[in-house]
Amino acid sequence: MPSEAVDDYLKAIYEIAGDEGRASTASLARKLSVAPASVTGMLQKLAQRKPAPVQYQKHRGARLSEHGKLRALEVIRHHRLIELFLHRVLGYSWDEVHDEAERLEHAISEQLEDRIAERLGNPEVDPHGHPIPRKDGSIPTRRDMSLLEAFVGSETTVSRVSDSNPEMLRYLAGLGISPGTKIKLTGRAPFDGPLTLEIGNSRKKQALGPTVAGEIRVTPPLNGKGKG
Amino acid sequence: MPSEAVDDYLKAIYEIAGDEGRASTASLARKLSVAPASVTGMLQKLAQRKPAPVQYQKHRGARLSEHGKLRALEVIRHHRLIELFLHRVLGYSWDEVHDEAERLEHAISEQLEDRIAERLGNPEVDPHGHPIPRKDGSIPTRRDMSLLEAFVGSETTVSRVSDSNPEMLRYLAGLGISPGTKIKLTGRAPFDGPLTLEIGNSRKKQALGPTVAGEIRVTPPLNGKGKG
DNA sequence: TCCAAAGTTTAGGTCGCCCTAAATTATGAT
DNA sequence: ATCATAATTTAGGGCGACCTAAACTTTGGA
Ligand SMILES: [Mn+2]
Ligand SMILES: [Mn+2]
Ligand SMILES: [Mn+2]
Ligand SMILES: [Mn+2]
Repeated sequence: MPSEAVDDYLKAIYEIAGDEGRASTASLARKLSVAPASVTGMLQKLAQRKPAPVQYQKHRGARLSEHGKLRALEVIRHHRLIELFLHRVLGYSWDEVHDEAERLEHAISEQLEDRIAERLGNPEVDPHGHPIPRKDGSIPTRRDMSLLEAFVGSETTVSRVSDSNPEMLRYLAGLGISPGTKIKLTGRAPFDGPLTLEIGNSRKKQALGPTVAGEIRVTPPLNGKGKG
Repeated sequence: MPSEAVDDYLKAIYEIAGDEGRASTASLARKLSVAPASVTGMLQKLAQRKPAPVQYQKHRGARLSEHGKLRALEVIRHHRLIELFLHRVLGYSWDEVHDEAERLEHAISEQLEDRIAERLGNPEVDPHGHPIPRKDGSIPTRRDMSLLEAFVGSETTVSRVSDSNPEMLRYLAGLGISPGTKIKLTGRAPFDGPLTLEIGNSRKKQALGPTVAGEIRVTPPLNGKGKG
């Protein structure tokens, strides 16, 4: 079984590059708060394991092998199940779940993973709307787009938000924005200006900066269906 | 914050010697599956920390300091809360909870500890009847005795059972014995022979070997109160 | 084509936690 | 008082995961 450090490397590669792309040494060093030389060393070691979780080419970064990809998804599944469990069962707010899950993801057994999933009804998304990988490594997909790219006038539903910044999560919670919330995009100022929104059933206009809007993903209403 | 290894040493000392006695090098080596020389080395290092969690004297083993005692109790509190949580909320059987708790006890935050305790209604005992230390380090006490020492003819209630052997736990579960179960001791064969019991409301006699009986603790009926 | 930036290599080191083997010393029960 | 046992010391080592500094190589864009 991979160590916590190895799991963190695999997860980082997945988060940076997905299951196809390559993660550069520098990007991994940044994400893991580790020196570049340490990353090079670790990637070389991992690439020589049998089975190797990563493919590594000098100066070209690392790519997950099938093995590595499955392991990364396993850890991410743990993480997101735990986040949802903390939220639903233990009353954690969505800005508190990440740090706790970051440690627990390495400590739970397959059995506990299964019981948590069962207890939650085999959920497909975590509290931030991120998809929870299935046991077989497949991922529930949702076609969505950045709120930044939505058409002015469209009525959308929030599908997910970035969970990397607790402060932003609290801000969004304050605005009443979370997965499932309806948002009508009523205006967009030029030159990367703020968006104007109607949130939920409220008619009140709310301005939202582009930095925040870029971290919100939404699904448009069903194909061509008008309001009624 | 102490490492997992240090916490395991403190817990082991507590389990061997309580908060007063000393744990010998050999006993720690056995319990932790580690070489005696490693134990000596670790105890010396711990005794020099500030604040030192253990007092150490050559050839005389280790004793927990106040600091060390509180830390040991903290970890044990985690362990037992987690055991009960797994049992009550996630449907673990009582022979499955220990191994899972053994890892998780090191990974949960104070916040999670609190939420678990809250969710369980601030319980005083774990699934095996072991007392759960309180946050301040005090321990719910229950006057109980080994089933081996109970009087023949007395009607007792199981207060706790040893949780160190999953197979024994499954055996006891099969007999219908768990904390809270009523047991009437109807006979005791000489020369460390088996006890004869009536378990719960059943009138059926059940023989129980002394090894198992020694791992069961019971509370006698309330002072002098007869059956009715 | 050239060069800065990114990445790598090497050499050396740290820290925590563990190991062995062999020599030595202290303890406590007889 | 003796002596087996328990404990300690010393010297050496290993592993995983990190670090720095400095030299080097590769890459890719201007
Ligand atoms: Mn992690
Ligand atoms: Mn999340
Ligand atoms: Mn442990
Ligand atoms: Mn227990």
